[in-house]
Amino acid sequence: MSTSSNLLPISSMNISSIIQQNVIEAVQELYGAMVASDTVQITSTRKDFVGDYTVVTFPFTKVSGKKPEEIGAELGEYLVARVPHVASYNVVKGFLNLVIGDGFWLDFLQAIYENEDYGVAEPKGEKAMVEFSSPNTNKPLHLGHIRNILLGWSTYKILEASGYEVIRVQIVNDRGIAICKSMLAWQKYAGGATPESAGVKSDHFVGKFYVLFEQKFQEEYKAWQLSEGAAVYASKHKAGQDEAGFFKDFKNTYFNEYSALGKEAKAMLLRWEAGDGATLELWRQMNSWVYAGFNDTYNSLGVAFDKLYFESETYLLGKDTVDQGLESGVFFRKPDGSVWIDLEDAGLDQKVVLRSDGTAVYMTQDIGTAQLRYRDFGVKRMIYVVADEQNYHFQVLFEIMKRLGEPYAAGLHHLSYGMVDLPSGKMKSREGTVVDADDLIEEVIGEARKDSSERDTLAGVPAAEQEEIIQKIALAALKFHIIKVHPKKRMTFDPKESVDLQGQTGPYIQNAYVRIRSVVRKAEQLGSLAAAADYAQTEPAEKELLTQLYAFPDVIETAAREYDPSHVASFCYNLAKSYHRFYHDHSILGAADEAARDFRLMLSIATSNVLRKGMDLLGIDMPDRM
RNA sequence: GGCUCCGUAGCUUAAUGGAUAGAGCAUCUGACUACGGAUCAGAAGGUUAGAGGUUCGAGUCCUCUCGGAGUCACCA
Repeated sequence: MSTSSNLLPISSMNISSIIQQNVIEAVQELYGAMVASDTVQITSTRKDFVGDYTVVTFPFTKVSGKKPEEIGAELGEYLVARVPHVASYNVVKGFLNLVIGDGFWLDFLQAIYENEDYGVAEPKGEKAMVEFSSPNTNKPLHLGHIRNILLGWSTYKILEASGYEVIRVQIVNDRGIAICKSMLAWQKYAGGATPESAGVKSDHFVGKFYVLFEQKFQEEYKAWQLSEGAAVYASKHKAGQDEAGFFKDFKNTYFNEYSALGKEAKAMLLRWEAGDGATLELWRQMNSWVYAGFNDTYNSLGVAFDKLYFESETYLLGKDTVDQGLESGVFFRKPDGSVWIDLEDAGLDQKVVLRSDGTAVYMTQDIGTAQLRYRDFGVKRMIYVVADEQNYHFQVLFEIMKRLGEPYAAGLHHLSYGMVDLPSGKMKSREGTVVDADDLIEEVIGEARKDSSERDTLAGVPAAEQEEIIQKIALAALKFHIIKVHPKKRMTFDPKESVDLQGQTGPYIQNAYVRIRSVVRKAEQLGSLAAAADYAQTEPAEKELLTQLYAFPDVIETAAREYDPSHVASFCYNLAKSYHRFYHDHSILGAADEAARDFRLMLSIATSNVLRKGMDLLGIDMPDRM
């Protein structure tokens, strides 16, 4: 537990901003020039050089008329004389390396080592919303959803840690032709079967009927191609187009205009829209199966939502806004009655927002949903976690919101992420290469269980607790493997690598934490850590840990600003790596004297807290043993 | 074709415009009488797709070329 009384106000003593401020003053005093704060670059010193922080002096050559080395020496003198924490300096070319005194680091460590919330910023008093997962209700979740969910969840955690009040939402696509296909297939072919009677997880059960519909439809389409279809091909194909190519392109038209199954599915959608009782009942039944299945998957991933929006309730929203926008001239009407917006001066195209028959499109609904969310929660910041295939859609949406003058328009952000490929190539549902979320989770747990049984580290632990630990390890492996990659990058997901437990992995980081827990358990009978205050000679490995711990709040800030959890992932890995090296090279409980032992215990505890907090931001739990 | 994004070691990847491009996997070689070896140390592996440009300084910014992906629906 943290005791707030002995905490220093970490944010107000940020050393690099103190240095920055003093450099600005120094440049003014020494060279009589004002420099903007962003021209003063403070970085942490690279490993091969002596020092903790480095000031780049190249930018001051013009205002001073001096060589970078000279400037470095003059600034160094100034800083050592004026800033209490700066103990010494050295200059290498245009780089001024500053050494921060041990006293500063000891105070810092003293202030944070018991604070389990170190790194978390003060509340900003602002609300943000993160939309993620957002599945369709006709199929179970797959690997792509997992990337989405992990990004959404960690973005929520990171924004929360940076001071926002965050509302987690998903928009559930529970209506439309797709769910009608599943419903129809169930009605025709299931013979009254239920997930219970079939012994199948309920969302997979519904998915099976969606696939079955597609199969039956394909059979019907094939048969048609051999009969009436031939004449249609003869009259409608373009020059140079062969039959296979023609029928591939013609599939949608066939579904809409020729198919008996298509006709039935569309009739069902009409009955749904008309509010037909039996249809609605079937629809509710199918969807409730799917939700039960999704909830199981969300639970095993450890995620939850504050609010669900259903398209069945939002798909008519936005039409009023279009009417108002027509009057104010944001939109215009074409002769056929459809309503458009012209975004060509913003480098985009013209875009339809209302069909000629007056019905809404996807865009209309998204306009209305954003407004609804603002009314519901007053959020000025909305983050949409959606794959990059929808980049254009969100560019258009945000531009429209801006032109409508919505007060939160500047706070809309599309967290766009790349698709997940397999080593064998793209995931394709038609070819059965989609990696199912539940299968994948089960597989990584199986691998972790196998691996764990080969070690005897959990010998004395009760079976139920063992299982819990194994799940933590497995999920850490899977989650870290996905979240460490920059969101924007299209990623190749190798299932073999995702269950790795060594190297740059979640379990590697967990292991650093577990080692610390083990040492602390052994040290608990040793009493207080008061002697640490006498420790004067920090080792390089210790210094490295301290500077990394010191950077934690900045890492959270950067990850929040850039909507990029992978920063936190790299940070955790680097911290764990430094700790493993420190642990290997220096004895903690067997240190030369009491001061060194207490200091190292303190350092270890601080590291374990930051590792746990950092991994928590990624949605990864830490076990106490493994 | 227009627009957008991506291209870093065999593979997976990192790097607010700053120093000798940093890791992991795989390969090879070492380290347990040890606070947990899911660890550590070392070797080898790079013309950052290519060519120009801006800059004191470019993987990063600009232009062009090549390669890959996405999108350009009165679908969602």
